[in-house]
Amino acid sequence: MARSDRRRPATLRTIAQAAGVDVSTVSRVLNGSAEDAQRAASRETAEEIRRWAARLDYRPNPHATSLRTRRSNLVGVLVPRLSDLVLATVYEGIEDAAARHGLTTFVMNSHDRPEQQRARTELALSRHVDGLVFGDAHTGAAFLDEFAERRVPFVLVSRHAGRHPSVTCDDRLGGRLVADHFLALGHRRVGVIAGEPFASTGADRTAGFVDRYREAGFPVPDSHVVHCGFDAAGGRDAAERLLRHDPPPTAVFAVNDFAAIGALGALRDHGLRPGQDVAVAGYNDTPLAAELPIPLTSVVSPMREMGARALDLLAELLAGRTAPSERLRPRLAVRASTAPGTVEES
Amino acid sequence: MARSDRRRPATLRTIAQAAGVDVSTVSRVLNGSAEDAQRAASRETAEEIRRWAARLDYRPNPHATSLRTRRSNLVGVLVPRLSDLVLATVYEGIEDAAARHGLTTFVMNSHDRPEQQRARTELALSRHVDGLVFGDAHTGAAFLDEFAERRVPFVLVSRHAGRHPSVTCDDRLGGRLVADHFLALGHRRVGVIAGEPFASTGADRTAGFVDRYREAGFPVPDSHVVHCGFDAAGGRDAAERLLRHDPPPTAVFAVNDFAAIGALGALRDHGLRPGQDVAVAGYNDTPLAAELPIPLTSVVSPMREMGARALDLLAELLAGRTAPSERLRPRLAVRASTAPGTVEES
DNA sequence: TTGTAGGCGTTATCAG
DNA sequence: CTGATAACGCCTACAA
Repeated sequence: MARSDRRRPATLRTIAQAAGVDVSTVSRVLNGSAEDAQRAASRETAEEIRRWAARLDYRPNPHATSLRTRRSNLVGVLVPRLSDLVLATVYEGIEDAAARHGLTTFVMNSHDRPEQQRARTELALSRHVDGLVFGDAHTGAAFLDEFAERRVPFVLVSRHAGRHPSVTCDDRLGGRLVADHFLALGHRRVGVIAGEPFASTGADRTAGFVDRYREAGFPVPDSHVVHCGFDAAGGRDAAERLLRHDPPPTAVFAVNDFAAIGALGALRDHGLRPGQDVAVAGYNDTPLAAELPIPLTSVVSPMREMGARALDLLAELLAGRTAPSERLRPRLAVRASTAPGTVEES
Repeated sequence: MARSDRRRPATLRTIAQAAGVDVSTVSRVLNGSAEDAQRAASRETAEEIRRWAARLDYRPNPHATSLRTRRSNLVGVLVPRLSDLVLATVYEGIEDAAARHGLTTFVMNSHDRPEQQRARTELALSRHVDGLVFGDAHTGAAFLDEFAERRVPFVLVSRHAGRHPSVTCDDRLGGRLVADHFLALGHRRVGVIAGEPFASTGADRTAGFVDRYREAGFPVPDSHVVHCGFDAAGGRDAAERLLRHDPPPTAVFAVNDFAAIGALGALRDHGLRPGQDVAVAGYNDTPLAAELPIPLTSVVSPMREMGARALDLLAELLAGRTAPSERLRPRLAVRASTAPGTVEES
């Protein structure tokens, strides 16, 4: 209570006065990029200044710095929706890495809608971000190509598009891993719950899976590849459609764990036992997957790492350097939903 | 390609020169708080200025504005972890509302760890935020009380603590709703998967449930209230512990949908059929709940709205006004996990 | 209705 | 090694 009411924060000037030196000296000491610190001021004045800074709880005013240096250290991040666990996890990685680079990030949801992508990007630009991370790239859309012309550094994460720099999971490989597994189990009639057609994630996972089956001599008919939203409701609908086929598939690959969970529900409604009657595999190995009543076989993708690497990549671009796109390696976690009796893992 | 390379953004001065007027005139027109716009400049000059602003793609430099006005329009948001769907959804609400208020928000994860709460809060302060939203309040912890002395406006969301302004769900009521439902179904021997003890959400939901059972004449013994993490793994462990009782409970209330899903798994491992042998209810009505193989009865809490209202409340505080805390009303969605054969809803 | 001047806090340049 | 000085872009008395 007695505390003084929210007084003005300390500035360089405050400290300069307190320490009896010039502002620029204080600035040099406090900027202290290690080397400068040495020859910025005499040992003792430097110490004196640092002491005052600490005592006065000095924090450099980032707005002043940004104004002066024309660098905001701000990064805008666009995701379809943060309530999608996958992107939320990716963002955690982004946030971590950003902190390491001294950058601040803010996220926005685009709901995978082009006009919102544009609007949110403009919003970010109006905040004068130094760069952007797009987690919601649509393949074949003009937006990113147009945006690239503005010369604002950006990277894609999770999904790739065109030749824009990106950090993704090797989704084709992920799809192949599932196909290998299904083939080994003897499944010949399979279906794919393929996600949104505009997302490279779903498309690549599907392509990898379908390719492998074609190579094995069991091409997957188009009718057995069903698009849907990346959530449980979408997965349920898609599974319903797959089950209308006669005979129905004996194994289903959902390109997303939540869609897989929806599919599990649909199967059950049809009196089919997942794992026994129909194998089901998902993608991303959500923490939930292993804990489901019937543990879900899923492709493990390094979501956090993907986010972190994406931000590292952006940091390179911001530093004026260049760096190549990355594709991170997935692996398969086998569980009871495809191999009953399995205790875990591969 | 031919495009000019990332040229300097337009400033007030740029526009002033183009339009042949003074900077301050431009400023007045473009600030345009409706009233000012009227008497700021003659109709035509005003139009002329706006045209130039548009043509030059002018965006006010927020750093300059912040520096000048001592207002950053930045809000820091602290959550336990963004990969928790509940908080991610709450944050979506926050973000929406923030955009409406012209505020920018950035989230950070505290992992519910006190030292991280402190560190992240300091980080936010060093960004010179105007205010904060805490989604990770711990009841009984000293941190918030101490922080309040710094006179930086803040609100709590999802969890409450002390008398700090907050927007929460009426979690006691939520717990009661479940108890009412269980009692109506004839359950006398019940268990609670209670979440983390330091979170008011878990504590209140548990308290409401336990109170109602005590009133009904069937007090819930302490041994039947098990604490755990708010996720599937935590729920599974807790359920395992509940099932060691002999006889085991006939109904289990998990204060969180993910914990409930973990419990579902544990039940199944014990050869029990959720919904038939043991009733299970969750909390928050995650989109997943309705789509599970056995649809989950759950308390519907207005997560997005909670976030939005929290930010509205903060905006009031930032404007120097005061406003009361809010408790939003939950309702129960009854599904097959407690009432087999149920098609949906209440 | 329009213009002038000064400063928000920091950094960079130039002299001493 | 240190100090003065200007400028980043915007806002706002105050003056004309």
